[in-house]
Amino acid sequence: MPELDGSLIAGLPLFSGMSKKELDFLLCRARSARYPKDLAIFEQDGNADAFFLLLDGHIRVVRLNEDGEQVIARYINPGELFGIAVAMGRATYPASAIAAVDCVALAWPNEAWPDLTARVPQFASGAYRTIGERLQETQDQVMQMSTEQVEQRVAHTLLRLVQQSGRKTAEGIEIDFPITRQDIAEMTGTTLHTVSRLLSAWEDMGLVRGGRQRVIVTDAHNLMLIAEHRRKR
Amino acid sequence: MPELDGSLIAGLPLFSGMSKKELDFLLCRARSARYPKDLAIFEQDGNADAFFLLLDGHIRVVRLNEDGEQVIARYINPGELFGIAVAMGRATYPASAIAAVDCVALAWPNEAWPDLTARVPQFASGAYRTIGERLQETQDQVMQMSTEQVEQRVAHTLLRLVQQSGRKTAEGIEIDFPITRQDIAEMTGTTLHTVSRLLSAWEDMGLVRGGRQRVIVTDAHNLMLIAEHRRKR
DNA sequence: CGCTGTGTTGAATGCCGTCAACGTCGGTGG
DNA sequence: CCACCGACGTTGACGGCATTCAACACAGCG
Repeated sequence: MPELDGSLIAGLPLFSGMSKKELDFLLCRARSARYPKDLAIFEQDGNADAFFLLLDGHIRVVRLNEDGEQVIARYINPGELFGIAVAMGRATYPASAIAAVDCVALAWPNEAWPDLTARVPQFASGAYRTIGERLQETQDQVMQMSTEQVEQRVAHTLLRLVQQSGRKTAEGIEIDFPITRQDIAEMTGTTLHTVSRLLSAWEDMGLVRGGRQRVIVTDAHNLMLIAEHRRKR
Repeated sequence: MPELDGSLIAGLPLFSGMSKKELDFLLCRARSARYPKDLAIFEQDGNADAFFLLLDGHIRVVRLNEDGEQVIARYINPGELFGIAVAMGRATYPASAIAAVDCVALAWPNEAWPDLTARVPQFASGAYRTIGERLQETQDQVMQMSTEQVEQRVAHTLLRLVQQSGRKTAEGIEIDFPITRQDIAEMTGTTLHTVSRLLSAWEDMGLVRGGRQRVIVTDAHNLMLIAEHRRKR
């Protein structure tokens, strides 16, 4: 009998179709941990010695260049794997993972990877599929940065955030974690000034509502028009 | 005895440390094919039914968006895998692969993947490592597009191309396949006009030499200064 | 109550995309 | 052989979008 209960993860897509036995096998090799807001769960270029499954919270994946400039590669949502360097045969993490809010995650030591994948091959294929999706998303991002204006990129990014991490409120869909203008700028390759201007304009148009480290999309439909339409107005 | 000889691939990093038996097992499941210049070996969103190893030539991996704009995700060099959608659990190819010159490649049907990875696990890990490297490279590209000016991006791209696909000549290192200004623009997220202007300027400075669909880097050191230095001159 | 992190807004600069015109190369067919 | 044509490349002029610089406002916190 593992310390962690199978119901923790049984509902997640990654684990669909697994037997109780397999779930227990996975869980009894994992440890659960709580990570307070702003903690670096692991650091870029640090020795990769574990991989993780986010149970609750939101995690910011950040890449830093040699000049100290940083970009946000993605946000991790509950139910997603992260830090799976071992699946790519990497010895170090390619980015840092920062808790955007208080988080709970399962952690497996890398040494468990061969056993886990041998005993539960669906777990391995889930991990590889995750990596494939991230590669695709990252390539989509390159294409967006090549072909779209800043305005469209920011709009697309907001729509993706509310779609992946949105929470319904009375006024619209709110991004479920604190996010600054600077953060959005680092996701879209622009400056916080430009993001602030765009959000202010959209607020005047009634598409979004802002607040300190808060963004609520109140009119996703019209925001999508801005995101798609090449020339607006 | 397979039709294809083990010496074809024995020297490649992907296959280092494999026994003759394992190499033969891999080879006897593959078919070798020749792809003439400009042929699409597979198409974006097409049904992924095979994966490939490039033996000779150069392949352009191209992503197209709904507006018909395209970006070049990467070039594949001899010895590299491509089209390995099956390793990411994908049913379709995320991009098109175009022969930049006449090419020779091995092709395995996707159905062979389970057998191959079961019998030669090092082959699977090589594929997963390849995917990991491409994810990292793509994320590096996002960071470059976020933090660097066009001039630096083009310089970095040229340096990477000559490093990965360069051929020594009397005048410098030449990119070993035909590449247009438009191609370079599609790799860097700019226009052929800007690329042309930059190459002309660099030619005046003695850093590169150009020709129709040809680029020779004659002074990699000073080109690197342009690539690295934030503000040049 | 000051300090730090966050957000807003105006003004000016400049990079680079867009538009336009022309030049050049190489292959093809008469 | 040579004229033609399309693909590729070059260069100038112009303008707009977004960054940069600057100043200020506001919130939360010790």
